[in-house]
Amino acid sequence: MTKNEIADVLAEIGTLLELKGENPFKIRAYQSGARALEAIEEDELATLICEKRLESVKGIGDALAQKISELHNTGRLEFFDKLKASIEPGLIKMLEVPGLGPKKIRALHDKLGLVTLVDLATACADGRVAALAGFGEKSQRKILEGIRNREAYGRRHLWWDAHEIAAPIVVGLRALPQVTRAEAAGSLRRGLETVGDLDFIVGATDVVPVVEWFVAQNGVKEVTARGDTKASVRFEGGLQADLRLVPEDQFAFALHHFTGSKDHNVQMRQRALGLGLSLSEWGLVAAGSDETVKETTAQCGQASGIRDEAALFAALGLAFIPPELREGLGEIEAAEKGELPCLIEPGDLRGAFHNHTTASDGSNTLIEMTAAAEALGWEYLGIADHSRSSVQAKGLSEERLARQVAEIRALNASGRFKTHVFAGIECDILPDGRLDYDDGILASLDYVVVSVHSAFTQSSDDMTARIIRAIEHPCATMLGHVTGRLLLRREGYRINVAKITDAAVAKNLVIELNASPWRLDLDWRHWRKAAERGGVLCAINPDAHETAGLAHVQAGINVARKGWLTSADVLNTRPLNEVQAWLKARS
DNA sequence: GCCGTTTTCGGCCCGACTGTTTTCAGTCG
Repeated sequence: MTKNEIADVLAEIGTLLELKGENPFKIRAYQSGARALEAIEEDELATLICEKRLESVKGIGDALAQKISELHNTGRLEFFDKLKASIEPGLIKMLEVPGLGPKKIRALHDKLGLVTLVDLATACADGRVAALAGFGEKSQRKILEGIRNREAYGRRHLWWDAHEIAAPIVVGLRALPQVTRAEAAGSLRRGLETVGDLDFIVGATDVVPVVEWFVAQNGVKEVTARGDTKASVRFEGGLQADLRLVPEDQFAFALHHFTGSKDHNVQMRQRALGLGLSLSEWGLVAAGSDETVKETTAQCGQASGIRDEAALFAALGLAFIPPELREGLGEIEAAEKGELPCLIEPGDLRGAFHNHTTASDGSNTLIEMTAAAEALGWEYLGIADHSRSSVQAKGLSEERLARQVAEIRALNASGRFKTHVFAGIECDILPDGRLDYDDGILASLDYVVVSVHSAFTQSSDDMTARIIRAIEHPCATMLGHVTGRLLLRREGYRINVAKITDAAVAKNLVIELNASPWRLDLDWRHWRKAAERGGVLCAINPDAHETAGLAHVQAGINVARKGWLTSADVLNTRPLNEVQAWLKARS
């Protein structure tokens, strides 16, 4: 069983134990064990199991190590099978209904004998749920609505889509006269590839006009809560957004708290406790204080002079931790030791390599794409249209490719644009690992991006060998969208990422960070490992199929930052002359 | 079930909100 499959089993065990009413700390142990597993490499897992060192991973103890080993070696776990058999699968689905947690679900099951969502909907319609102790008319109505809207509500959203809704709201909030500060928090601020809902933290002198403005936003379908400190709305498409209004002196604490992640917050609070302090979204107070929390912390916020997150981290003896790193994966330890990386910034990019034009499946011409790159201030733009085997994407024949190369050379010579254009190709890696053109053709290009676009279902060993064969081709310059995943739509093909990155490093080959909002591939969880191995070189490429797509590099920057990458790790932060020299030296 | 500068047991982050209740349990983030 693969690492991610094992992590899924652990997480599911956590859910099942929740429904059983188990000790919440045991449940958390399974959940954090699953996350700890996700953060290690496939190969590393095999080694750890083989050498019986799994327990050295933080969050994995004796019991989890044993279960993980059993799953890894046999693909089965008796404990899990028995647990699963003891719980109606419909009860797990009920957890997706807002307002229903394990306790209420158990009550519904034990007292009304409900086992499926259909049963539950019927019982709501009959009025049986409202008659139950602890439930009422309102709960019943909410449950019924929740079941109906479950699909839209439960869905996550691409970071880019959420960003496009959130960005104008932040701008609008800041423009209100009553607002002193406004930020988007949550997974959006952490730059996570998908976002569950939006959180806006606002410092304001007067809350009513701010709430009024917020609930009147374009696209708001429903106002689900509206109070003095909080308002919630739901947009068309299901995305929920919370507005939280806080006094100015609590802003930093609220922003930090609602930025998360949960794991990061838990660790921060533990750290505070270790220093005799108690941290919450309201402030930082002496631990064990019995006084009214809100008053005390409000005073403390003022007295401590903690006005921003940097001061909050400093109060706990830490360097400022950028939001993207706040995943509870060692950032606090690194901040304590002053070992946080100097992360890449959006302004560091000077161009990108993997973009399409109307020659293959893009919707803008070479001229239009170049003009757009120039408008962004890019020093260079790489064109890498599809190769001949990608028939569905109008892949270029040898003749058409030769014509495009000539066109690009002529454009550069004309001096029409300040932006230099590189002539590349996104060359298919054929099912056996060969490339899609003869060497002579490939050698005539400035660079070659090699990507998999076919035969996705090969075994992990075959796919890994196929990609490594392509990487080792002397003309290959970079590896495109490494796993081929499409977020919320399709899993990536099965590969051994560690083997592939090692092969790339050995060949001085660039690994693409495909910044298309649907891909964000390679995933951030792998980049940190890859960077730690040393020598890996990244290129953040938008894989733009239209001029507007060039802006997607922003999403790629998020992932690079989440992967602890610095600008030195990324080829397209280098100026044109250095990139030209690098490409020349490689050819 | 995990963990350890209170270390092998006894903790484990913390508070708001909602709906149901007359003082609180459950859910959520």
